[in-house]
Amino acid sequence: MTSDIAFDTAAAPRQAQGPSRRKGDLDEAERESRIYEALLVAIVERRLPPGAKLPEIELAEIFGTNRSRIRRVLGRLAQERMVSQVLNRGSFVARPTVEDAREVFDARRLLERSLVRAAAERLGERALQRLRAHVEREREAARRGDALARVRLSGEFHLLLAEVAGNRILEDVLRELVARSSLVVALYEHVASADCSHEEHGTILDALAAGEAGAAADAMLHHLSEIEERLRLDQPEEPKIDLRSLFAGAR
Amino acid sequence: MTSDIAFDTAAAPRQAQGPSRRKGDLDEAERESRIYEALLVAIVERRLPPGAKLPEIELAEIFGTNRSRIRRVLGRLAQERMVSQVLNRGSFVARPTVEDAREVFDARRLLERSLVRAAAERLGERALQRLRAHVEREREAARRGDALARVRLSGEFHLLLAEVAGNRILEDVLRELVARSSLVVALYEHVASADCSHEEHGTILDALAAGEAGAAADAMLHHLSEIEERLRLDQPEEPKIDLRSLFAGAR
DNA sequence: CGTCGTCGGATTGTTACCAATCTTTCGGCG
DNA sequence: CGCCGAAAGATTGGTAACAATCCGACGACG
Repeated sequence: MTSDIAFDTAAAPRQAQGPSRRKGDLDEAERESRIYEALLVAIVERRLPPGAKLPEIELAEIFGTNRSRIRRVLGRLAQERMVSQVLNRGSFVARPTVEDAREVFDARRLLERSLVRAAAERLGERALQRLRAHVEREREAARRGDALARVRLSGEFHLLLAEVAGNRILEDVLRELVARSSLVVALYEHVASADCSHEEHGTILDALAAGEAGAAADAMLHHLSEIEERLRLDQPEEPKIDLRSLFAGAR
Repeated sequence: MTSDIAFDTAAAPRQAQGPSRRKGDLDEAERESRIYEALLVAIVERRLPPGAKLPEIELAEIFGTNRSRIRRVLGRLAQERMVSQVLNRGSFVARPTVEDAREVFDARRLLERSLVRAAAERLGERALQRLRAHVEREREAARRGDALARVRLSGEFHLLLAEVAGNRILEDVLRELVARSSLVVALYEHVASADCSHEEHGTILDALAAGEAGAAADAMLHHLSEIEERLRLDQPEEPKIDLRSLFAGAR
């Protein structure tokens, strides 16, 4: 047996194969993405709260598929830190620690400050209109008290900015961070804070429209810090006595 | 059958279970990580060049395991864009497009500029010494002409800076970007460029040590752009004639 | 009455097998 | 001689059964 791995570079596909699919026959990979998104949306919208168990068989039945596919989807979500997997126990909606929460917001501040500046440079009339329309939809959702839509639109505003910035890699990174933010907010939000700051997006947009990139970046930083400060990240989050290290060397 | 998913939050584990393992019995998850890292290192070090096929059975034999585990590892690498998977054809070491390459470096510039500034704020004596020692090891590798060590150490310098910056999330993001950079360099490097810029890390470090965060950030930007400019990203990369769209409507 | 130990049920993780798809080789034909 | 077509081989993708592990309940004992 040859113990070497094939090096026939020429035989490798140059790129992910093109769209050679017929009209209505959504292929298997597509179906898997649907399941992935359905789960992700359910988590982000808190219909699946942090800590909820995600049994493979039950999910397979719900989505009309088999366990192995569910398993792949859960693995993907686990890699994105949306679910945590425990050996021989299964998958659960993730419960970010306080430290995780801080790092998520730190990361977002660092990332989005620069993304806003990048978006400011590339901002065209088309993009500006999309942003305006989006903020208007946010206002409308707020007016009619649709909390679910507000949360979803609020996240999408940030993603829209990242899209304008024009780097898909960072857009994907931010997508993960926004999703994780939902978990953090779900875990640590003050009950009495549900509806503030719904005009900060408008402030950011105004600064962008005025061509003031620095002001827009500052507004973004302020906005993210506002969200974070509305959380209760100072609680001990559980005594968490480590008996093992406490009795280390005593055996 | 209850179509609802269990909501027993209380039953969920608070965190990934602690290290409750005995001395020498590295568990299954650990073995899987080993395989993952072995593959990743082989790709980064170009022993597995872009486009190389990664047959599941062969890898399973090599690592003394079964196909399903290899399959999981390949899936993880695919999610990180280190390998590309084609339905019914298998997994290949990824071949980033020219556009991918540009976005990788754009993302790194945006990210690392801020990371350097963050590192400057948190820079202690301990971290400074680690950085100095690291750059010294880079110089040594350069002196003895050890190209492999230089490439590895060069990547690790950036990761070390990210570690100093103190955000594990962004550290992980950068780890992926650095790994993808290796693929990009492997694909688009000028043959006659193999050894330049090995003192730019020193420049960055000096600026940091002098407390000049802005200069350090600028040096980082310059450094990354140097690497990118040494690539051939202006080639057509393949005519890529799309016959399908070319003859659309002609059937 | 509380605690520890044991057993049963349920869920996850693994393995082996089969089906589907793609590549390659071989043969025929122009 | 080269090109097209078909069958064989190889590899991947999916399914189902089995093994291992964990949780909860029950009962015994202190």
